[in-house]
Amino acid sequence: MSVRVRFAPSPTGYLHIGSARSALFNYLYARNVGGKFLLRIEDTDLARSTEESTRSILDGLAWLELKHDEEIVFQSDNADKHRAAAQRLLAEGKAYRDFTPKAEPTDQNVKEGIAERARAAQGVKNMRDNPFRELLSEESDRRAEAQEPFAIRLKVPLAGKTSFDDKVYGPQERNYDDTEDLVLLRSDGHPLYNLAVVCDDIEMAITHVIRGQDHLTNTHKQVLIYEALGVTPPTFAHLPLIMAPGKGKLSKRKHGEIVSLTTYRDAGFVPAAFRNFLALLGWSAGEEKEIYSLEELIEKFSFDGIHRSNAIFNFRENDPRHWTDDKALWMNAEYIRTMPLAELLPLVKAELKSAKLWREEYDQESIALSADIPSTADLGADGRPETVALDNRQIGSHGWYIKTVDLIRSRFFTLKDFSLQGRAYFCEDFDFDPAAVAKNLTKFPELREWLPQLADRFEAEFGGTEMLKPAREQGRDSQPGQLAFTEAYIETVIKAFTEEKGTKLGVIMNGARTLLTGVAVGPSMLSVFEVIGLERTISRLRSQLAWNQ
RNA sequence: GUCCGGUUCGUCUAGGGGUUAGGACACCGCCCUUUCACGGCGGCAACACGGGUUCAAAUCCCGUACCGGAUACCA
Repeated sequence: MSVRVRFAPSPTGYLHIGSARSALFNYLYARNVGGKFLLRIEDTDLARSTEESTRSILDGLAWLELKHDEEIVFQSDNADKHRAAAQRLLAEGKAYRDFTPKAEPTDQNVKEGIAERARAAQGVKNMRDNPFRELLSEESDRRAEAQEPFAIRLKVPLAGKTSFDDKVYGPQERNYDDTEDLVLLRSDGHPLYNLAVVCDDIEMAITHVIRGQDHLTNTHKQVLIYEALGVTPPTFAHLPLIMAPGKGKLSKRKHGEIVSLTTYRDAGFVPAAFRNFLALLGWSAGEEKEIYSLEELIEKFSFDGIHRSNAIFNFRENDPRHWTDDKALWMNAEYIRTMPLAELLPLVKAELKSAKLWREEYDQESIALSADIPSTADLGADGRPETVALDNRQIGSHGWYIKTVDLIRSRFFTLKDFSLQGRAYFCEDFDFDPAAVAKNLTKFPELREWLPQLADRFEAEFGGTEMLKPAREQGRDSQPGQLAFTEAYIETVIKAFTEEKGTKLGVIMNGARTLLTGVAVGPSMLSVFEVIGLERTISRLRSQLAWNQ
């Protein structure tokens, strides 16, 4: 029988990163064994389910590139089937009507109420003493006919135990005594979770149920329902939970947006990077390796590699530098600087577009790229690209935009950096970091004279008719008697200039860096000059903006 | 309370009778360097505790502690 797994979220909010990981593991397993990965939206909680939430779940899965097979199943569409199943169990004497009036919900903390009630009931009551359990069927029918409200409960056998062999946690057993006669159908006719799940999993012919460990005890109840229904239960595999620092529950209420998958999309994460990170939270291939492509994850995935202990999603509140798990951040940076340029470019494009920094002409450059620069994608034995950046020779035939992205990506952590830290490369309207101005400019007042002089020098050495053209259209070859604005020549000119002024190279370079890019950090200054281009270099060196702020 | 599960550096983890207990992130130092990263080298840092079994226990067994999950006419 071919494997069929499902991801079954309830649409009551954003997609939690823990759920996203469940989806990922289901997906990896399905692909690993050539099975199907199905999606079911468990929208039976009418009050809490929203369409918006369903949308966000779908968006999240799409972002992680976890494509599901077959049509999405909406659990609410199957309510009639769930009711029929309950009726059938009732007719077969495997369930009974419970006419006990529904308890008024205590509006306080639900969890606490449950624990409290369980504690109180301890010893005074066993799980099987419901007075309606053995009610004569004639009597039961009569009261039902008289419109008396009732819930349908499963009649859990008196002696014995449920057992199943969890693929992660091993053999599991639970005495029937420890399981109450669970409600299948509410008195308003609404089917409850455990019944709905079992019916749908049967209907969808699910072979492997892979879900969070918080369902471990539900599984015993579900096994009971399978048995009552006369269906062999699927294989179960429960996943360790993802906890907050301190081992508390990772919840939106307490931790906010950090638990939502969309946060990572919006914060400039590369989908493949976050997916890679999630895969390694609670699972390991048993080797000393961190970076896995989706294909590798699929190939290496197995239940044996899944941990039994919960994993902490580590982050420090109120610390922008460590706002989310350090390893996720590191991994994202790793992907940004090493992934094939052809795959990075569309992500950068989306970022620049949303920051209104995108120009259509960049597209012209990107089109031919995919076939043209595979060299960065060559993976070494450890799965990392062997060449980190393109060298000048490789990039020479490509245009300004690609060269710039490749140049600046090496020190970025998120895609956002392309429009934030990288803003000065793409437009004239950028800010000056006061700390950078203080460190690199105002500390050396002479620069206020020198940098405009450097601009003059550039103009004299590199200028001429070419000045009228945008820098990025200049050819690399120099006109007769005129130097091209390229690293080697720029270096010569700057070194001579520095010597004349009797100062250190760093003073000029860093001053120019701040004037040209607004910040104190960035790539080699020679390549920055080249990429910014002669025209913009000259005008920015002459600008008094930074000095006057 | 009861049932179930878990416990290796701060975090993610490898290892499952004999290891100087390995790697990654984070942190610190040095090198590289016009800056910041990257990279290279090095450092800090862990088998929850107590018994047992064994020539030998982080590893197997039993307890304890702590943590987590479940215990709904929620999902």
